Amino acid sequence: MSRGTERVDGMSVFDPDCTSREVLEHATGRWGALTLAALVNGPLRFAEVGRAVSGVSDRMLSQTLQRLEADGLVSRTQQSTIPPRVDYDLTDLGRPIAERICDLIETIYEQLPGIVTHQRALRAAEASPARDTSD
Amino acid sequence: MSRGTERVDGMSVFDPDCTSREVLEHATGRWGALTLAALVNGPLRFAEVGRAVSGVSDRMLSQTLQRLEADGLVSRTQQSTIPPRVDYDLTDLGRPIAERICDLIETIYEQLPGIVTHQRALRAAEASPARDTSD
DNA sequence: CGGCATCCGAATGGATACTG
DNA sequence: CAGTATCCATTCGGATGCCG
Repeated sequence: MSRGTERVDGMSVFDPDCTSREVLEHATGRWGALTLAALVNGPLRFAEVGRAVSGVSDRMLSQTLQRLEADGLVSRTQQSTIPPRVDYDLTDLGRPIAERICDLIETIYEQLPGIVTHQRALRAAEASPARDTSD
Repeated sequence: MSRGTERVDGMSVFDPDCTSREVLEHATGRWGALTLAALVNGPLRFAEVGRAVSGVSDRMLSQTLQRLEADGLVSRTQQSTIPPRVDYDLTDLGRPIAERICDLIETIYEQLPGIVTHQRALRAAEASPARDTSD
């Protein structure tokens, strides 16, 4: 049991009923991770987050932000002006988590060349299964 | 532009067409993150991964492992004995990524008390909206 | 501008049964 | 044991339209 995610506190992300698993799913969901990553450089308005996380619809962005807000990872500040202005920011709870997401993304960047090479090798192997690629 | 996920290499996880985004989604998908985390302590057999990641069905586990394998993050070693034995392990590509996932999980553990407190405060505020909780 | 409600197709994902 | 195939319910998620 050298390294991993075991905890002596009686909580485990592997437990389907543990809050940590829920939070993990919100933070790593399809849009959750990108949303948190988009906020590390400072607060953004709704539309700005949407532009940063390209591909997300208003609906999904709204849901994602609401969940992150409910978990206390993101704060929502609304100015009831016209037009309205809403700023989203990381909370003290959310910032360290968002930073770990950025670390993960950085690591993926670092491994990306190897991953792409692997994917290409796989496709080549599928195209001509007679000859293997281990040479 | 103090800190974040910008890259000068012309790749961005925020680009829907970038491979890094695809890999991020596989690694942080519903079962992807837990599967990678389950493998950090060493190789596991199919059923062992399933037991570690409690709640996952055979079908989803199989799909998840196949995607991670296709990305080159996980290796699959099959002994064609009877009964068959298949071991899944992190590759050199996958290990650093899995470790960042574990870091993320650790960070969530650390913030969990605050998150739970926040969630409870929210529910209390909803239950009695007349009185606010800012005192 | 910053949402929420509705509709609807697509994808996810569980249960079960079956194979080597 | 380690899957795959089929079926089916649930959810995801985009498009559109409306509201403050």
